[in-house]
Amino acid sequence: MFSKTCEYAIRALIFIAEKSVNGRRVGIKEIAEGIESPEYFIAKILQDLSRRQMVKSIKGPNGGFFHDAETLNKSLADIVRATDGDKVFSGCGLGLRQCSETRPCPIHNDFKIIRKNIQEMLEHAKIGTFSKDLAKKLTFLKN
Amino acid sequence: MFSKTCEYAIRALIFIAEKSVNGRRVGIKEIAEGIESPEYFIAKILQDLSRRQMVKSIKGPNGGFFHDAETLNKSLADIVRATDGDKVFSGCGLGLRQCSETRPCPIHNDFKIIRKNIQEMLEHAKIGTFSKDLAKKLTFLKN
DNA sequence: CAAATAAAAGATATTCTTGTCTTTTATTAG
DNA sequence: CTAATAAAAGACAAGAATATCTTTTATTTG
Repeated sequence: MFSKTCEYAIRALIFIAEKSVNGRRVGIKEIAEGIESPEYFIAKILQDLSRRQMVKSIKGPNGGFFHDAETLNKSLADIVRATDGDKVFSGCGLGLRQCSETRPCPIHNDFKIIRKNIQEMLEHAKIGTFSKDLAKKLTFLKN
Repeated sequence: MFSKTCEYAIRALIFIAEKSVNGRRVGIKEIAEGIESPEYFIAKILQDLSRRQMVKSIKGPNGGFFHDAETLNKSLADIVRATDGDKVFSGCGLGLRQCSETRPCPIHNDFKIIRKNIQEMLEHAKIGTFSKDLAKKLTFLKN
């Protein structure tokens, strides 16, 4: 469904949301450990997400990644768009570039519904809303 | 959502279903042209699908690919499983190997529903059911 | 200011997917 | 039986995604 980059991105931003409370910043090592991802790889991903304003970062001692009110309110759909583009939301299930209402592939209508469900779910899910369950260990970000 | 291999596979098997009527066999070139796929690539894919009994094939003059009653009745879900395995139906949205009811990722429950919708849709869609709309040019397999 | 810290940036390596070409095998028609 | 046909099989190539390492820049603390 999503690329590895996107999976790590979502996990990392949710992790940061839980760990970065009252001004605390989270370092790459802690993030990589916390979501069980390759350290250098998630570093690259966060670099990019930071440029795209999906997360905040500060260099130097006591630096690291964190969220503010704005980034906390970003949705998983925003993360998916930032990493994988919008093909998940608008691409054809059979890979046709021109699939549309007027020139549909055989499963166009079924996929339209499914894609809509996926998008609604992801638009509705805000980064900041997962911290409680994580803290209570009702949900998990690594194996 | 699906790999290129899977997209081509679905398009090819649907194409063969439409073209291979009363005993006629469809050749690789015609298939590649008909679904706008790389010729050698779809050849490899069909080779594999043939081994897996998702389509029938015969070598030599007048040979080619075709369906019988059994393969016509295979579902798109069968094709997806044959090419991409079952990660589409059972994998974790965030890539966790161990995501489960007892150790769910943060979006486990939402994804369970979506995956179920996708699977039901694909299980219900049989290869043989798309020919009429294709013939009427109501649906398309290439750009 | 100097040293330490941590992310940013740039370069490189590895693996997997996708795509291509060549040789072999099975089948048919003459 | 021979030649032609078409898929099967095997080998190889290109590209994209994933992963790693090194150098640079910004920031903080002493």
